[in-house]
Amino acid sequence: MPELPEVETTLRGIEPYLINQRIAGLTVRNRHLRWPVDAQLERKVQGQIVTALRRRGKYILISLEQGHLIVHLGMSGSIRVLTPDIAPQKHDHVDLLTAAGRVIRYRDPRRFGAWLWTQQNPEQHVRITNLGVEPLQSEFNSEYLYQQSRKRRVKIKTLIMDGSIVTGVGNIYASEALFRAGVRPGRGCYRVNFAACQRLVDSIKLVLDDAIAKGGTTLQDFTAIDGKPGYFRQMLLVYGREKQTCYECGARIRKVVIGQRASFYCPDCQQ
DNA sequence: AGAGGTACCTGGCAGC
DNA sequence: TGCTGCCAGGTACCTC
Repeated sequence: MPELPEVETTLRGIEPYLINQRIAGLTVRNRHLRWPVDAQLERKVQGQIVTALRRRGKYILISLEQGHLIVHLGMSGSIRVLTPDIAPQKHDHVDLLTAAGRVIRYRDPRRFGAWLWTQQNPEQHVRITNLGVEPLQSEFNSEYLYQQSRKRRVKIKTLIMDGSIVTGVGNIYASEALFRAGVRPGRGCYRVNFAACQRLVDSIKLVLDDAIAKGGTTLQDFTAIDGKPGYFRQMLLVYGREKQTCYECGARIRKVVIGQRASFYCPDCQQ
């Protein structure tokens, strides 16, 4: 479900309910997420004030007076803001209760997500240190992508989805950005020239910005913190459109598998 | 060191 | 209707 725009949408949604708020309590109903949830987490966050929230890649960093929560939504995670009278459902694994009487409720059916805890600077945490550059920052630019692409022998779609190169470009937006840049996903990254790297960088930023502005993409079960879906889905030009006609040229959209992930492209618009 | 495959887990859907 | 198999937005970790 969540790629960078969905994570950003979630972060912006929960921030007003958490920033400068005191944590009245934490409830963990299922500790078996991607990594076991710290057995002492409830005690560690209890009574603390949230001092900052930010995003790094697809991780949400929630800073408290002492220590930091590192939250990841995995493939199927979502967070909503509710009131305590609403009963948790089957896959609602974690609740953060604020002193103001809000429940920040984490749902994750597949449990690929994470709730990690660190006392150190979260930027130094092993899950964060190895992340590549932020795609929406100026450090991600055509020179950077071009240089990285010269060092590797993978397909270009695999390169832009490699979180140690650039973090946050997931499967949907990778296909979408490659279409807008006119680059085939299966092209060897070392064969993508500088001009195409430039277009690709621009397309990635454009697509992510646009998706954030529309509240993310909802395919099956992504909801914003109010439970409403995102509206980027109608903006998808190739993802999930196998055998349908290209909006640009009318050719049939093709599906190929790259790195075990479905990839969509227009054989005429993309070389 | 880099590339590619596997694993984690549940639910939805197509096909029979 | 019910079963089976496949697929899904991510990414860490294994082997070669």
